[in-house]
Amino acid sequence: MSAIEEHPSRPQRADARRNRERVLAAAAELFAEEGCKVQIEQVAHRAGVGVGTVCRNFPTKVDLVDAVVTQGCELLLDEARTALDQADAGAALRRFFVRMADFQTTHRALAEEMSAAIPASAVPVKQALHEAVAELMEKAQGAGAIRSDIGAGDVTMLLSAISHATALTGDPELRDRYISIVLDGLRPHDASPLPGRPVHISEIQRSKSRPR
Amino acid sequence: MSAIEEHPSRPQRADARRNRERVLAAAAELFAEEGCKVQIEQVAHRAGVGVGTVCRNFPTKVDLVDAVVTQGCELLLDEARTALDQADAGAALRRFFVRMADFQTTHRALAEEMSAAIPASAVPVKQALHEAVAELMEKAQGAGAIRSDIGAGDVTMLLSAISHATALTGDPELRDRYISIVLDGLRPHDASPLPGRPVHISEIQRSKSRPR
DNA sequence: CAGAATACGGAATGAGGCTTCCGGTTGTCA
DNA sequence: TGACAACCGGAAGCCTCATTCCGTATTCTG
Repeated sequence: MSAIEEHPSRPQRADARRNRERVLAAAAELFAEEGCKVQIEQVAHRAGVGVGTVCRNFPTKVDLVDAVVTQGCELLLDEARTALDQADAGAALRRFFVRMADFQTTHRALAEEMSAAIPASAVPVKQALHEAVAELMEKAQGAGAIRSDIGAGDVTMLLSAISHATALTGDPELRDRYISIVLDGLRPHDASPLPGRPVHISEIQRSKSRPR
Repeated sequence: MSAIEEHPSRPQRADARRNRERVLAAAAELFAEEGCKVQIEQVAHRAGVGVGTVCRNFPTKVDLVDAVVTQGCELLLDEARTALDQADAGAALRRFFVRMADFQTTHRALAEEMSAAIPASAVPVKQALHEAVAELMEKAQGAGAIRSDIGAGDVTMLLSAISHATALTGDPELRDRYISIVLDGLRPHDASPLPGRPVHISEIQRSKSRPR
């Protein structure tokens, strides 16, 4: 999927594939629990393998993080597509918000810290996810559930913001609470004029100085 | 203020005090520019001193971060008290929001990463700041600018959320944009019932597992 | 079942950074 | 102005981790 050779004349040993999965799972768990600062050795230990095995499958720590994030994005993409099929666009959007906030909450630390290092454009799943969100938004705007001076990028950022804040407390009820508040702010009714202009999703970009 | 001995039989040499200030200023700048991961050596260089001097004044990197944050909180506290004196509670609150978001944006990286390490209760300035915000909120609610099922803690978290999101892009216009959206969501008009209950400011607490 | 290729574990390696230490310098007080 | 304490710079020490390496164990093929 992301690291290691893909052209084995002989297919790949069964234990190797199994171990790779274990490492990925262990990493996902630990990243969620402790942030991406966990040491390779801890990942290896939880996966029940040696550090060598981790590093052979994911030559670099960034590769490991990347793999975990990608996996998560694929799940989210599914959810987004499901939401697109539902009749009540407003309700579907809200449901998806909750899922996405959950995802971002658990993957905060790593998505954050690493997003600078990973060329976003190089991850096609993210691209697809972005498009799905944009479509979802348009549907909700068409249904009058969301005011029109908002872009999908705005929503993504606000969601990311909420996830961040609630990640600090670990209380999932707060997440719902703040999603409600923001959704109230996004409703067409009684809106105040917004400074700036709608942010398209492709405009979201980190600007942090050299991450080195 | 935070580190090093406070009981000199002889008061403290003038150059020492000057250097301490320089280090603090340099650290504040660099943390804002690059996050708290900047190396001690860079701080020392910008301050025009040697690393030894930095470490003598702030025995540990955490001490340095702590000092910078504390300094910032003092400034904010002033702003909050100014806001309390103004007639239009709603407008005052909004203005203060912007200031606070600014502060949190520039101090994000460090406040974040370190807040776990610093016993929040050990910082009396933060306490005072919290109280001021709570008072500001009550005034705004009394004036009908903010819906009543909101606590000062909610506001603090939402602000922190916005700051976080906009910190990633570096675009200050976005900050205003999202503050507007959230304020719309906080208005009494046309509000949907919120899940959960108002969060009091003293309830805000990180839960992250052992930061070690 | 034997032989070859592949994968494994975990000790060794090395880089990056915080902290300490010490010979030399500078401010302060009498 | 002289003497002494406080301070300074920055090299050296040390600790934390990611990454590499290699002898051994496991899986696959014929």
